[in-house]
Amino acid sequence: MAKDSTETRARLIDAVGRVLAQEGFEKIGVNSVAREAGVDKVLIYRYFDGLKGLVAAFCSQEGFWPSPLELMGGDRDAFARMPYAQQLSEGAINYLRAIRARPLAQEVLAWRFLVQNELTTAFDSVRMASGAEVVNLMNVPTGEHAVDYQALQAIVAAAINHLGTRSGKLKDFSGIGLQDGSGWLRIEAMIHTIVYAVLDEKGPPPA
Amino acid sequence: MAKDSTETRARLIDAVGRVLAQEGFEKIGVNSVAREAGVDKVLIYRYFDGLKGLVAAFCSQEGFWPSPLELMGGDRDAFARMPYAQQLSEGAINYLRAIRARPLAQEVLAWRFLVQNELTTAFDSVRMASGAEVVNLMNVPTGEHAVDYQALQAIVAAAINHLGTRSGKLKDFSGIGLQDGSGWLRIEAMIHTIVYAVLDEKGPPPA
DNA sequence: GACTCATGTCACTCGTCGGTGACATGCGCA
DNA sequence: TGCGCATGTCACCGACGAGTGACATGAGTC
Repeated sequence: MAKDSTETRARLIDAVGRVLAQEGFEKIGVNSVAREAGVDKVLIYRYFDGLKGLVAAFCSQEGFWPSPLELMGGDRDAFARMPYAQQLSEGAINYLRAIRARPLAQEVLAWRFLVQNELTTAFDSVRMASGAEVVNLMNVPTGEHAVDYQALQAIVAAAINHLGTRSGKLKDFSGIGLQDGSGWLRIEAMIHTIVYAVLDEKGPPPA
Repeated sequence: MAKDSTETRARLIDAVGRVLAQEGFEKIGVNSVAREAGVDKVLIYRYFDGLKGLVAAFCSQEGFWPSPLELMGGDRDAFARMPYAQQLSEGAINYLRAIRARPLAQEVLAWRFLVQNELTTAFDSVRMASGAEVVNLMNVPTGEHAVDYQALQAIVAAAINHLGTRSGKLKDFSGIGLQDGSGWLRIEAMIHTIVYAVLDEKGPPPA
């Protein structure tokens, strides 16, 4: 035999994605993944030093998480020049769209929010770094203001985390249908409305 | 023996709460609960028709979920007379406080958001009914308005769900410390700000 | 006393889990 | 040709999960 081991590694990584999509995060284990990959489970230990390493490799795949550039809308310089309200509104909406477009990342993220174990901690660093890079480019107004920017960001981010991570399973939330795009457009419009209303600025019309 | 079976039932229900508090929702099983209760697991099947029934009984305990009255702030008539902005703002804040005050309900709710299985569906009806009762009393403005009330409610509720269900484990969110009360006050104030800013009304000063 | 029945204990099956050691195979190299 | 090593297969272990059937005990009833 002695095939190419890189193919076996790829088969295992792909199998993680299939188990994640079909069975969910909680069903991920050395037995189920190896079975799905058609490969002996001992190779998970040999090539990835256990399930933790395999999941980390899976989540490190190109494009698995939204890139900072994607959250900025594709143009880093343009984002850096935006006023704060526009940065927050568009960044939040881009974040929501990015999560909605990634069902597997939704699943992982949802579990990361709920439990913190050796599996979920494997990819925290990647996620954190990505978010921090965007936040660091935000032109948060300085000086004394009446607006609690951190609190505003926290609420917007929390709402998106909840809606985004559940978007794959959620048909309806608070009377808004989320199966087609129209419901999500209403959510996005309201994010825009909230940000500009709280910051008391006249913004560009919603995209 | 032939003791009183109601005591055994109570021991089992209490054991669910202890396992939930100490080990988390995922560790709840017939073996762990029976061991914690100091009782044979076969009694779970005999008295509650399985784990599902036991968990349903646990979640049906008085005060486990916030009551509609609690979400309304304790005075149903006063709530019914409030303008919509005040209803939404105060109702949302009451909801957040109610969840924060119930670590076990947080745990159950968080799992209900993530997975939908025979365990979590057991108590959906109770939860749904409670929320609907409050929503039905809301004086949503009629006629044509520019404000998408459903979307506003959805975002506020989503943010509270995310922050509330994680409040027990979360030390910090978006730079806001959530261990003492001051961070939560900022969150509550921002909920108030958002609601009144979007609805473009002058509200009472934040409590 | 004899019977019924609820209560509770015990032992067991069967499946899955994470993890490990032994072994077969085949490639590259001396 | 023979050696080392990476690759891959197989069988097994102990632990724990849900669920079930058999049996002991004791209280109330006729």
